[in-house]
Formats: sequence, C-alpha cells, structure tokens
Amino acid sequence: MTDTEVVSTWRELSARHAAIVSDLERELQEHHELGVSEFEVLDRLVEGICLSPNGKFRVQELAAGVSLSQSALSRLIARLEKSGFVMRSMCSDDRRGVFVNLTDAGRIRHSEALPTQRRVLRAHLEPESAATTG
Amino acid sequence: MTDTEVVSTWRELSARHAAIVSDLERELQEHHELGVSEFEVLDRLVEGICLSPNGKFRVQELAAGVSLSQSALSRLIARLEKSGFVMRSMCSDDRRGVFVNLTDAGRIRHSEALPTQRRVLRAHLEPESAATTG
DNA sequence: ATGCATTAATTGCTTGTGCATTGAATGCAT
DNA sequence: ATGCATTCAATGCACAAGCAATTAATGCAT
Repeated sequence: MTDTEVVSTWRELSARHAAIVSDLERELQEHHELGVSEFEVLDRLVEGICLSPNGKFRVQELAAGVSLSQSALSRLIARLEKSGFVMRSMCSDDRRGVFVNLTDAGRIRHSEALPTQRRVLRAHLEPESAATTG
Repeated sequence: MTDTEVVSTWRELSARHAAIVSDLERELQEHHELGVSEFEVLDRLVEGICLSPNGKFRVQELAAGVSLSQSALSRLIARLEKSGFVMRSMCSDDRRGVFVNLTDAGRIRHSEALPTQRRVLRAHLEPESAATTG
C-alpha cells in the first residue's frame, strides 16, 4: 500500500465522517433538539436496557460506547439530566460510581429521533442512495 | 441493507475516525506542536504548490479541502500566521479575497510532521498492521 | 485500624468550533 | 454613475471538548 493510497483512504474516511456528522447534527438539532453526542448516549442507554435489568449504567460504561473524554461525558450527562432525559443516582455497592438511567421523556425523545438518525445514515451509507441523496 | 447493518457500519466508521484523530492529535502535538487541522492546512498548501505557480491560495479554496467552517478556517489561518508558518496577503484582482501561502518555516515544519502523520495512518489503515500497532 | 496508591466522577480553565453578524469589495441592473 | 443584492473574510458570542486538578470512595499493605 503506497503512501498515496493510505492518505487518500484517510481523506475519504475523514470527509465521509464529517459529512455524516454534519448532516446528523443539523437534522437531529432541527427536528428533535438533540446533538449527535446526546443522541448517541440516549441510544446506548436504550440498547442497554436489553442487557441491564434496571437499565442503569455507570458513567464509565457509557464512555466506552461514545468516543468522549470522561469530563465531556460527565457534562453531557449533566445536560441530559437538566433536559429531563436521564436521571443520575448513587450506586450503593460502589459509592464513587454514578448510575445513569433513562426517564420516560428520554425514551420518548429517543424513539422520535431514531427514524431521523436512520434516515440520515441510510442516505449516506446505503450503496444505491449515493445518487438520490438530495 | 438492514437498519442494524447501517448502524453498525456507521459506528465502525465513527470509532475508526475517532481513534485515528486521537492518535494523530497526540503524535502531531507531541512531536511537532501541530494540531490535526493545522497539519491538514499545511498539507493542502504543500500539495497545491504543484498546481498553483506561486503557491498562493484563497481562503475559500482551502476550505474545500478541510472540513471546517469558514470562520474556523479563518482563525486557523490566523494561528498559523502567528506561528510563522503561513503568510496572508491581499489579492489584487479581488480585494475581498486573501491569499495564503507557506513560509519556509511552514514548509519545514510540514516536512518534519509528514512522516509522523504517515506512520500513524499506516498503523491504523494498513491491512496487516492491525496487530503490530503497538 | 492507618496510611497510601488507585479509581470514579466532577469542576476550573483554556481552547477550538459553529452560527450569526459585520465590513469591505464586487457585479449587475437601471 | 447609483443603488442593491451577493460574496469574501473577519469577528462577537455561545458552547462543547480536553487536560489537569479536585473530591470522594475503595482496596491493599502494614
């Protein structure tokens, strides 16, 4: 693999990512007042309900999913809590930890936003939709 | 293509991007005191020398390459100028426009940083290097 | 039990980014 | 030539992100 190939692969990846994030950001913000990262966290929490009986997650467990620093995630969760989409609670077995779980409002908002996200992703990632992405 | 496939493709793309940017940021910063975006702009300028005889570019021409807003690019160029890597000059034919061109220091810094960038990209994008990325 | 290193999460601070606005220059229509 | 919409780049402002320091709790060694 030549340098040129590596670089062009990287630029393609990078441009693709930027385009998708930009679209997602606009659409999610406009239709659901959610940022991309906010949606991501709600998404992980919804997914996790299947795994965790009570739907509660440690902050660090969420960090693994979204590519954010610890501090960014902490503030993001604070914003989500302020918006009423999640709740934070102490975990009894390790009192340093904090449990995060969805509220009804959070579940609802996520379910509303999900189709929007899927639509944008399809527009960019569906093989044949490259031409129809108007 | 199922929703699940689209979403997992997106997550893979996203995680890949985040990992590469993170590594690039660290390595470029540590070894060359350059941010990823800063390097990108220098890189475009160097490339462009082949195309433009005098190596001068309009700000908006650079904007096409890097995925940044116009204002972000404006400030980025200001930072690069302050660091002595580029110069801004009026363009005579359209006095709204601003020409940007590399200085010697900019060319040198870019040539020093280039191998670092290539190394990081290879580590992530070379097929066989997945295991050897220590 | 006490001290010390470690881990979880939050907070202070700085910086980079985007949106909207501004200021300047251009081009076009009248 | 004059007026007006448009374009280029810079700037005010608000906000999100990362790093480093902080606070609180845990675990381990003595």
